[in-house]
Amino acid sequence: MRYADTILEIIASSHSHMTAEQIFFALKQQYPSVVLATVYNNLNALYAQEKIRKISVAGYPDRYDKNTRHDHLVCRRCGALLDIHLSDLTRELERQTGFAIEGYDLKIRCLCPQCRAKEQAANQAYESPDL
Amino acid sequence: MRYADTILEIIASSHSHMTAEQIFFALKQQYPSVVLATVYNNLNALYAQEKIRKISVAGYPDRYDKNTRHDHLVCRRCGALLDIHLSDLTRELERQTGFAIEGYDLKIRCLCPQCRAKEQAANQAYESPDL
DNA sequence: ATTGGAATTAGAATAATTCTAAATTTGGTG
DNA sequence: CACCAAATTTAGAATTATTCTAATTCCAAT
Repeated sequence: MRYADTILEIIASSHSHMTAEQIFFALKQQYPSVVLATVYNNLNALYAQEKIRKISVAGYPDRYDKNTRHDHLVCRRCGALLDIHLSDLTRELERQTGFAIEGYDLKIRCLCPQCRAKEQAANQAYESPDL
Repeated sequence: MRYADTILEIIASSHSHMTAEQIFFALKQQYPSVVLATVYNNLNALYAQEKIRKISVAGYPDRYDKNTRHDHLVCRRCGALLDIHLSDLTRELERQTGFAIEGYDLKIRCLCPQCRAKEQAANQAYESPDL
């Protein structure tokens, strides 16, 4: 996996949550001949090694993130992901479920600040339309 | 949405977590002329009305579930979903994040009993292979 | 240099889902 | 009841994301 380290760096240094395609374009800056399938190969391998996380939200392509313990806010409206750091639930979940837990994935549905502003504007318009 | 109620019943009475295609085949029993796109239309509408939940796990098609408060165990190996009922985290998440939370989605990664048995068998075989 | 295995490439294939336009159904109104 | 408008369904094409396959290239060890 010649590109694995570069891909890891791209993901680690990104403040957004990149799709395979975005990672592909970033990698292309350095290696113009690289191909999308290679990115998928590498991402799948890195994911299998638990070096990265994969975030699936219905309606959006999978996004990739560093594998540090944190959780995500997902904007209901635009799909944006925001990292948040909550207390670790593993112990409590093991206690409540009785299962050996390998990890968990907590996505909190809310509105990101931008979309909240837009929805409020839309509601205002509805309540007092400019006719 | 002529089929919405029937689809709701199919989902409500299912003990598995059905894909759009499985729901489509179940609906076809009663309405043989129905078409997959209609199922998607209805599922999307029901989801928008928050009458059902949609569960996305990377590598598997979306699955649908009743919209009662519960969480899921996801088998790392076969993708099976199991319902579990944990204490509600909403208040605590709002406290920790300061966001107005509309809901959350907690998926716990583990091995389902069947896959745990298979992995143990595989490990046994590896440690003491029958040569 | 030669070989073998792994990774990459190119591009076809697949799977899931959405889109579009036409046809049908439904509900309300004269 | 007959008609119209709006909403829904249908059929099938289109799109998107991802995986697969086979050929090629790369690299390390002989």
